[in-house]
Amino acid sequence: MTDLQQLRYFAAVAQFSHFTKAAAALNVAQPHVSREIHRLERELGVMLFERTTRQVRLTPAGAEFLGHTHRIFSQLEEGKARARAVGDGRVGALVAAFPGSVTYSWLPFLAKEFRKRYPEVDLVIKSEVLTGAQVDGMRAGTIDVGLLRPPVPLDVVEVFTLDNEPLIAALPSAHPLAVRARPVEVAMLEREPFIAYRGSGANTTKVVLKTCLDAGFEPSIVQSVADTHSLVSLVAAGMGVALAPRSIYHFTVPGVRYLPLAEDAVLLPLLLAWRRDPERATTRTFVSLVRELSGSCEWPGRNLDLPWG
Amino acid sequence: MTDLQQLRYFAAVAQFSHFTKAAAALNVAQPHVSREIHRLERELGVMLFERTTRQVRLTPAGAEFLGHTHRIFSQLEEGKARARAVGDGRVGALVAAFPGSVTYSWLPFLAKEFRKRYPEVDLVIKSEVLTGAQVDGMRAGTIDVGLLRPPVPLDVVEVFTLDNEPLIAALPSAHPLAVRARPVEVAMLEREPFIAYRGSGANTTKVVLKTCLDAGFEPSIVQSVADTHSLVSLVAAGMGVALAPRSIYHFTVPGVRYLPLAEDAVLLPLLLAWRRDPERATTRTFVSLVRELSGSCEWPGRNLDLPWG
DNA sequence: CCCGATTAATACGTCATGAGTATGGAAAGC
DNA sequence: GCTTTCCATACTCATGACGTATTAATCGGG
Repeated sequence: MTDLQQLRYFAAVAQFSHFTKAAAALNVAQPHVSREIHRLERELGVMLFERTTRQVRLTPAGAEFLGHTHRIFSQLEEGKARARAVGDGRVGALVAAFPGSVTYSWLPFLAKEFRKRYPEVDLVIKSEVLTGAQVDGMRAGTIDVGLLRPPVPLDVVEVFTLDNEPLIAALPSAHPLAVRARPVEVAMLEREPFIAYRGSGANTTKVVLKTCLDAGFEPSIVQSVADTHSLVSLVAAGMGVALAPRSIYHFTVPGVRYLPLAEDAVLLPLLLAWRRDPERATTRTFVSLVRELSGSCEWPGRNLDLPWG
Repeated sequence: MTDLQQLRYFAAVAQFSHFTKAAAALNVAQPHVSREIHRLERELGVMLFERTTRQVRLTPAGAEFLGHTHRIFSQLEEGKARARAVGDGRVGALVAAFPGSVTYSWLPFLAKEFRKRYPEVDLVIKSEVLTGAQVDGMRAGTIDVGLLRPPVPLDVVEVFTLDNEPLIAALPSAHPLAVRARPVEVAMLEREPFIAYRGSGANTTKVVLKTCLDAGFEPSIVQSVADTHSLVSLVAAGMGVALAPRSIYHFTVPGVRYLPLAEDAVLLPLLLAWRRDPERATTRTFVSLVRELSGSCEWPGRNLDLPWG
């Protein structure tokens, strides 16, 4: 059975046209090279070299075979290199999910940085995915990594905290509180109709409810939505008000005004989560890039202060 | 060091997604397969399979590497096949030389038959090559096989007799002997100006001279030529007459008439000759095809009788 | 023309490693 | 909880990869 060693010997003898020199280059004794070349020739049923004691030359069949030999080695080298690259996540595919609230902040920031550093990873972005759908996706293996709001089942995913965001109020521009342009006390929203997220694992809504209850009322939710674009546009349409994480400040839509809350409200964590079990190499790559970037000055968590401070 | 055996094991395990089945298919014990895969993984520094006791699955890195593995094997198989093909002369290159006289008979016949049978051999034809130049070419290695007129040095080439041709006379159409349209007695050409080949190893000319001397005169050669086209066109121009092997009958040129000789003249052998020492595989192919064709009814040596019998 | 130099091939011995058997251990199914 | 399945580990052995010594063949130089 042919093995690569024989091909290495063959390539070396072909290169030097000299058994002794080839043997030296291969760090083996000359007779061994002779024997292996003979073995290869017997296997092929063809002479690969014309040899006299004075000179060695490839036969036409040998020349033909040499080309294939080189291609074999380059395939092997390339295969090793690419397998290693895939193995440590420089090359491959990654499915990342994001909640709607970060569509104009964390999503473009992370996508851009990741692409810059790992251009050979095929990054697939799923946007407007609530925590529940993300956990399901990770369990099913269709999502590798995602940004989401706690709580999450820690047996399925592992997490890293990116930020802790206060809630802000989104009001129709014409609303008296918006015109006032001062921080909003939650209690002032008691009579307002609310727009809120709904869906399995819409964890933001739970925090909104808690905030209102802390302020002494239960909000009346006039409309539920599954994505942030809808939430904001309904507010713009004057249908109601909303409380949402600070990130949505970047949804600049005419007819909507964002205001901070007057009280130190509950902080809503934004987590990076990734699938535990069949952990993809690109996942590790992504996570460690995020860890590294968390020291950067571009980090969205530090640059999202509302303009009035 | 990676060897092909490991890659075979890897491909088999990947194919079956099962170590035990792969081992059975490879006719080796299962633990050996485990060890070799481990060895390969250590060499690459990457896990190739995700394995539990219940299922084995390629990792992304393994999938990447598998593609390269398959390409390696197909390169190897193709290389073996092509080396064998080159080795026994089904594929390759062949330089064949022909004397001018056979340009319209043996040359197209052999070229066509050879191409039909061995389309993958790149046949290079050199035409109008006199014996001397052929022998030089074979000595230098620039010609592999050729048709020529004896004598040849048998230490350099090996030969096979294709045909023994009588000489015929080529006369200007207006010449009295041509008008007569009867076989020509050589002695009748005594006063004629002759056109003849010249050059190292223009062996035909030696036979022409001998024929004339046998008829009792030494021909006066008014013009020497190096190729048959010139010979015939000079005769057509009325510059003289020529004696040449029967094959030239196929040079149909206006103004030239061919006539057989009345006497049983010296027969001029046409030999297939081929280089002895660094014998190319395609040479053997060509020679054995010619040997085989020599039994065929298309064989030019049998179908070149002049029309008057 | 013979001698020494060069280089591939052959003969033979040794040890590393390729491959077998026996066993362990983890996960899944009844 | 027991059995089954299947990959990993431990240990052993024989094959063959490789080394050393030598031969055979060819070429150049005196």
